[in-house]
Amino acid sequence: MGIKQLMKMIGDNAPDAVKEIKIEALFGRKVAVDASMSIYQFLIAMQHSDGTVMLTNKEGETTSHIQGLMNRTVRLAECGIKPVYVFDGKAPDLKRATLDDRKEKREASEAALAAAKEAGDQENMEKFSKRTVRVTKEMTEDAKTLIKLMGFPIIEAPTEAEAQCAVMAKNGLVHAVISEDMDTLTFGAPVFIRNAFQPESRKMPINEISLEKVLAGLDVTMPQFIDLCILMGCDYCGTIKGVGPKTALEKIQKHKDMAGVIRSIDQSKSALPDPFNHEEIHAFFDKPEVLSSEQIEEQKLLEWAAPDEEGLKKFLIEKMQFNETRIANVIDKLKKARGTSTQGRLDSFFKKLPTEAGAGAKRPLGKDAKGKDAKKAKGGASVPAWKKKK
DNA sequence: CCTCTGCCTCAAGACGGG
DNA sequence: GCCCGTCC
DNA sequence: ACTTTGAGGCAGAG
Repeated sequence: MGIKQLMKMIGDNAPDAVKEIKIEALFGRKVAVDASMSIYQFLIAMQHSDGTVMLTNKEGETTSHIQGLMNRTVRLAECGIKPVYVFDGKAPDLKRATLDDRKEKREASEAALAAAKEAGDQENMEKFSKRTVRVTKEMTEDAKTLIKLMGFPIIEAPTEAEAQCAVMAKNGLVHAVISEDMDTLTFGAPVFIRNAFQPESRKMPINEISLEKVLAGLDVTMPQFIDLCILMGCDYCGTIKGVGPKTALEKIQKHKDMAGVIRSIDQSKSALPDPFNHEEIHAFFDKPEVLSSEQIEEQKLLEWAAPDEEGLKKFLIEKMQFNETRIANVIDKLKKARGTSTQGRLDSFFKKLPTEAGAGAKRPLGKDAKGKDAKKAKGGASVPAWKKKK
């Protein structure tokens, strides 16, 4: 997932692009949170050892993801952060091979589960039921309902959530993107935050990565950075045999773009991946299908509201059987947090600070990088061959 | 020098009481 | 801080 | 996905 080795590449070549921050540093900031993986992670994390989900309502429906998302969102709110949760839309065709591969594995597990049931094999039934965890449509809808009732906006991306998050940050709608996927940078997020949910107690620091400093440290333009990421290994195609991070960076710097890199390759020694729709992939990283700032504004998709107290109670207590006093606490925390964070960042009052992408500022940061747009290469049929050993 | 592979280790949600 | 039970 | 999985670190061969 994301771009292989990119974090190491940045650490080696652009160390000053990575800043260790405390979560408080985001006080008063609007932040796009990539929600694409989180429901799945909550479901996986909150299971019993036999593979059954831990938290359910009286209908026996899973509620683990709601518990997890609620706690996480309260924490953000208490830190004075104004999150907008961004959900995945339909997967881009380019990801077909990756998804086919995952689907194949899941279906194998489902078949094994069915076979175990048939044979009455209790042990294998448990074993394989654990491997068939799925995020249902209803789980995602419930998650969105929860966020909205808590008073936070959600956005449904047309395709990849990281892409939508990145463009929103680039256009100044939010200050930063919280995600674990490194391709958030490839999609152009100027400020990218990793490990945001690691508790203070854990070793792992929260990283704030500046795209501008990444480009400066690597000495590449944005279009070159995109090609570099493709060469290092992304979700949309394979890599060139014998070309790792070092060689990729050198070749991009020396030969300027993917076409130049390919000309420099002796294909009898280093076979290109098949398929290798690098122009189409470049175009997708450069201009992914997203909701535009205008659409977001027109449809009023970015509004932070007070929690819907009655709605939350109805949803969490009646439908999910959450503890009533806990919910009262949650509502209390949300109201308190709203009281302080809506005032915005103190430094925006006391210092003049240009606030590069502060609340409300609608200023594109996409400075440099006026490379020639890759043309669309339409038509390559996706083949799953390269996604073998993930 | 660099890449690739295999082998190893480690953590995985969030919270709070003891 | 860590450990470990609880959340539904 | 904790009776597992996947990511990251490290060492050694090519």
